[in-house]
Amino acid sequence: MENLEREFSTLAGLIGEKARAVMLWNLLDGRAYTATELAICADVSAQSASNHLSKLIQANILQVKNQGKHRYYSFSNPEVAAVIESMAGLLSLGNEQREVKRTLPQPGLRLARTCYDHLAGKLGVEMSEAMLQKGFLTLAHQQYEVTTLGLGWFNDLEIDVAALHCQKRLFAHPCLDWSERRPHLAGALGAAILQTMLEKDWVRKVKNSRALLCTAKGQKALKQSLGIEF
Amino acid sequence: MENLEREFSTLAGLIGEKARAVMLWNLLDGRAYTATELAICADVSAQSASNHLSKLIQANILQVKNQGKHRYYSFSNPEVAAVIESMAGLLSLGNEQREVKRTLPQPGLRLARTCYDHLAGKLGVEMSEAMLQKGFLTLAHQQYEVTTLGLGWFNDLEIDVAALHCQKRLFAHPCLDWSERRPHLAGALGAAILQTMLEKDWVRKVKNSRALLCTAKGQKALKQSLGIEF
DNA sequence: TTCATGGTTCATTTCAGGATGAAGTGTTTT
DNA sequence: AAAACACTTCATCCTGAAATGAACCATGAA
Repeated sequence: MENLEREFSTLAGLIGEKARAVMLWNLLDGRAYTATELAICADVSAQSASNHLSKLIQANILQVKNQGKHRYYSFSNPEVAAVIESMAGLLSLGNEQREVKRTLPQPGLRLARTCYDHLAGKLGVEMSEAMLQKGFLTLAHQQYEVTTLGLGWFNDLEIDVAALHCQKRLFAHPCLDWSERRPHLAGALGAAILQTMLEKDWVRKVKNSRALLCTAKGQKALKQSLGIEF
Repeated sequence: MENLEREFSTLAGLIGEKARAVMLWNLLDGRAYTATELAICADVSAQSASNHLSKLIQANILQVKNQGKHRYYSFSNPEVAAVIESMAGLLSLGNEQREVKRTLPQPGLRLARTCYDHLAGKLGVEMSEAMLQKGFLTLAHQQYEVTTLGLGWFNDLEIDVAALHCQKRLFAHPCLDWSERRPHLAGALGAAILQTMLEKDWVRKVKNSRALLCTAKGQKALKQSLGIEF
């Protein structure tokens, strides 16, 4: 038992160091970053960053991919992102009292953002709920499933549901949103939806942020296909 | 945005210090501990512990209750416990390769344990799944609901579902189990079930551990009421 | 080949944050 | 009242982990 306890505390320590925490936070947008990029956003020297990153790699929190002279770092799996994201939930909790008074920082983030590789925030939650309500998805045993009706809808979006099912990662599971406190669609299907929406220019990534903005085209499309006013 | 980032990194740092991480880990059993008890299990002096604890209080991670000359520390809310528990999920991930070889530490913990105030481990997961399958519960929108059929079942156990609904805390939501990687029942209802099972002597707490053992009486009752072999 | 760039490694130094000791507060016991 | 206990506070010390500087290794471009 002390074994688990020790492993836990070292893991927590690994995540808990300032520079490393900032790096992990920035990686939440699902992109892979080079070592220097992460060094810059954590405000440490390249050597320092390299040191931190190697520790995170060793703990299997991150993975690296070599590409020419660049090394791209990213989460080793979506579970890590989910944990980091869930920790953020404690933040807003602590501020609950003040929450009424001051407007929350980064309203953009609350409205729509990427959570690792899928959509989160108000938009993500509302889309997920609309898809359930319209009968495109069902939720059972902590897993979303696509209905026959839904298959047609996804087909219209040129999303190949069958192919997504074959991936080794989880197909479609709920992910708890820290800003909305409600679940939204994650997993392979969630990632595919975000990708499609970016390709169709329904949403655009905001420079250096996880925030997304919904284009006029996107608003129209969402209104039409899911009945969402955004 | 840097605001959130900074808040996150300080929070992560708060959780990530060795002594504090061990304290939080130990608090996972849902009990409230005195400062000295926590000092002992984290293997630090009383002053040190006091210092750590006050930081955790300030961050709203823990709460204290004065009781005579003792001060009892516990999580300020179930969400904190859920986050700590979810971090443990990354541990087993890292060990996945080795997992096949060595037998896992603490098989007891995997079989049945407390997760803050409810049941987790194989027993917790199997009970939750059986209750869904028997039609006592349904899962929708990341929330369990008790069916009419289920109302009778809970009534037989002398669990007052209506009263639980009135509590301010979440009624019944899924909590991801790090050892089983499947969801189990948490929230007010989950807490009530564990309490009842302890009172009826279906399960007993193991000394100084989050592990639970299932009594012969409990095995018989579970077999009868939910069809679970344990 | 040479140079520039992106990245890592290692040996050394520095310092933030935890540990410690002494003193102080409040509570219970006798 | 006094003593014992549970705990906190403060001022100081100390250490382990991060930062730094100097090489070093690849890759790619000139």
